[in-house]
Amino acid sequence: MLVTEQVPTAAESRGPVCCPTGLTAPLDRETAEDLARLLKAVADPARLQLLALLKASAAGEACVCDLTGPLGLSQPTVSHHLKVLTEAGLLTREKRGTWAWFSIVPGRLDEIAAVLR
Amino acid sequence: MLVTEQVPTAAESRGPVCCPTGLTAPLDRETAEDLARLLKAVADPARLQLLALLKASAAGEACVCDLTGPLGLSQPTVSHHLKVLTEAGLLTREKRGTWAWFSIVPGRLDEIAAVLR
DNA sequence: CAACTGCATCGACGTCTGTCAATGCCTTGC
DNA sequence: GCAAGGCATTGACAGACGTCGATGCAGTTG
Repeated sequence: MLVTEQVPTAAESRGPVCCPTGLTAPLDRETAEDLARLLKAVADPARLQLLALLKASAAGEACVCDLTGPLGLSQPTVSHHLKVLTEAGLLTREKRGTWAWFSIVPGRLDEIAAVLR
Repeated sequence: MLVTEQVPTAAESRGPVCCPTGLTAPLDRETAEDLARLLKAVADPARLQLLALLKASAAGEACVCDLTGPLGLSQPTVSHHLKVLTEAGLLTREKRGTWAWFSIVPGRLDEIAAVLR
């Protein structure tokens, strides 16, 4: 367990002073931004639907033409979301012939979920 | 404007079949938006830092004046982020005298993390 | 009561983001 | 080769978001 500095409550501290402030952020801004970028990739309804569709598909993969319909979004928009998910390491793209097949990277979602612990 | 045009899947369309799957969205748009709203509350560097600070604090709670310093943000901005986290059910606010004390709602983060499974 | 302090709200501003139509690239089939 | 289809990229635009200064409000202190 991580023992940080004792933070005297305002009730304990003398006078009207609230913050004796030895309090230092255990999570620096840069790291926080990296984590936020990762979470932002998932924090979108369309992308959540895409992940659900891929997870529910029999082979664990699907091409763009199968995903535009259920989402009710245009093809460029779906392509955009798939790119975001891929760049976040959540999906892999494999081009077979004319079609681009996307599949979920196993364990990656759990990695992101683990951040929130 | 919402484009509701039906896009025939590769299975239905002419030519070589791409995906025989009768793939239907298991996650409707409305539910997806609810989940996204929840995740968006956490997908921000400042709010992640706030959660980290609160988790690291001895009593598991802190007042606003203890949080503005480490974050390097103005007081109204920190207040705004705390409001977002509170409305997402991640924090509770308790006013004691002049100060507003925020503390983490136990288990709530795990609930959100569980969504990604 | 008056002055002060901690916090929330408001209004404004620049930036990021989701979306679409149009276009271009690449592969397949004739 | 040429036409057609699948997908990515571009450009544009509206809305959402993060941030701050100014202001307002509720307790506390003198």
